[in-house]
Amino acid sequence: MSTTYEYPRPALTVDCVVIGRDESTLKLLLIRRKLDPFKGSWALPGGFVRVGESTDNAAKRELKEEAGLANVFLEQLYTFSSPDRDPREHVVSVAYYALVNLAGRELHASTDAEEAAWFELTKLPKLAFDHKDIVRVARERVRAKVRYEPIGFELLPDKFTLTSMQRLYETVLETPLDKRNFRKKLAEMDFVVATNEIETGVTHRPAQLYRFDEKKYQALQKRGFNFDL
Amino acid sequence: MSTTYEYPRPALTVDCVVIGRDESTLKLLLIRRKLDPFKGSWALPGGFVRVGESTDNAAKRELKEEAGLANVFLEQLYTFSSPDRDPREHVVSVAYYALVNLAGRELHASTDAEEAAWFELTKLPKLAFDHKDIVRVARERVRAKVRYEPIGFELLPDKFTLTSMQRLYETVLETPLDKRNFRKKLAEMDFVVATNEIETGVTHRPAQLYRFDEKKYQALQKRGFNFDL
DNA sequence: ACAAAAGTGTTTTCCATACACCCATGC
DNA sequence: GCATGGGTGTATGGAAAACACTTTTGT
Repeated sequence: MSTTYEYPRPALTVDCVVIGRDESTLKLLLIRRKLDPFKGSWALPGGFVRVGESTDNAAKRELKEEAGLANVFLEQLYTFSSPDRDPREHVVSVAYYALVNLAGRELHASTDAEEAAWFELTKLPKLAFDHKDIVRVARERVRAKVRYEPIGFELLPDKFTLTSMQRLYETVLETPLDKRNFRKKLAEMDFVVATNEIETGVTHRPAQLYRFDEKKYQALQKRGFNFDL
Repeated sequence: MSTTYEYPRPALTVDCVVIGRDESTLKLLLIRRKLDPFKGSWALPGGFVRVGESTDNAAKRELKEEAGLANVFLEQLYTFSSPDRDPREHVVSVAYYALVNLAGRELHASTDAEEAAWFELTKLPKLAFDHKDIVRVARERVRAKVRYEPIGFELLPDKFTLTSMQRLYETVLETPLDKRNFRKKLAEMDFVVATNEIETGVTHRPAQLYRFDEKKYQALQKRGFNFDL
């Protein structure tokens, strides 16, 4: 099987920057390459875009195939197109970033038995291709976006304590936040609602658990409300 | 001449949303298509990405070829990849947006003699492909970005009056602004500097001309300053 | 009783907003 | 002298920031 075109075309791939939160550290999902180029190196999950498939769907498919991940927050990041980013030939890659809550989530065995692992975002190994650049852009994007869109909740479990949320924001923004001011702002956001449950398994006073009410948020959103933290 | 690949590939194009300012209206550069599909329709300037060429360079090349534009602000917008966005086959397009100051700039004849014209952004004709969507995304991007990055200056001449700048912001943001507050903020921005020239050819008191000092801006930028209007 | 984190209000500072009149120029 | 836009300052309100102690629970 092969296909012929009148003019040569760059190859088209997707690459996914999958960011997970575990306790108060952020992690990145990497796949060890089993083929050249960069055989044995760690790389972002991704692969070729098929004809007839949107890049969004290609990214979803690759996440499912390579990491067993589905139904995660996934958004287009940027398209990387330098002709020498792949030593074989000109490969244009549409990069995506995904946010997942790691707590309690097992890293599924990849269907094609590739080796996958989570690395601390601050301690990454050398990466294949220009994946280091892609990760940098993703981190910048998340850092900027977490302040004006409620994407932080994607990294938290359904029910979370306000302190864990604060830790997350401190990690992403790389700055300490004031507890009372942080909670004051959240208290004004009617879509962050207290459940009637409390934290368990801690050796001190257990905290109230909260959840993000997506529907209430959407409703406010339509009335012109803007998330801001 | 033709090229054969083991697997089929989507075609890859770039499309450019070129926004220009003329007086206090925003305009969009469109090209009339002389080939099917959508022969005779208005469409964004753009074309196929060549192997060995980054999409940035492809966008620059198309702007030069189709509209005689060079050295304009150009930034990647988003990648559109729906398999049915082009009726012929699966064509993935990396969209860019450009900002240009129209005053005094002649629309150069396109090298391949295509028909090009500027349309008011608020009165666009029917567009080919999904170009209407691309334009919408570009407008949203510009509207958001103009507030926290100094891209507004790209639409202004080198020397401009504060009133013309205010009109521009009012047009982009689609909201009236207070003259004194607007000027107060600009006065605090040391990179917006008064020249020793004044407006000419007006029938009333001529306004002071200002310019954007890119170098001063870059310097402040590095010291953690953030543009905000 | 003590260790550990949860939870809670007030004061101060600063920035955003609202607002109206005199000035310089061309005709 | 009049029409036209150019240019200027102050007062108010509200949000952001700074800040420390009491409460609850487990051991």
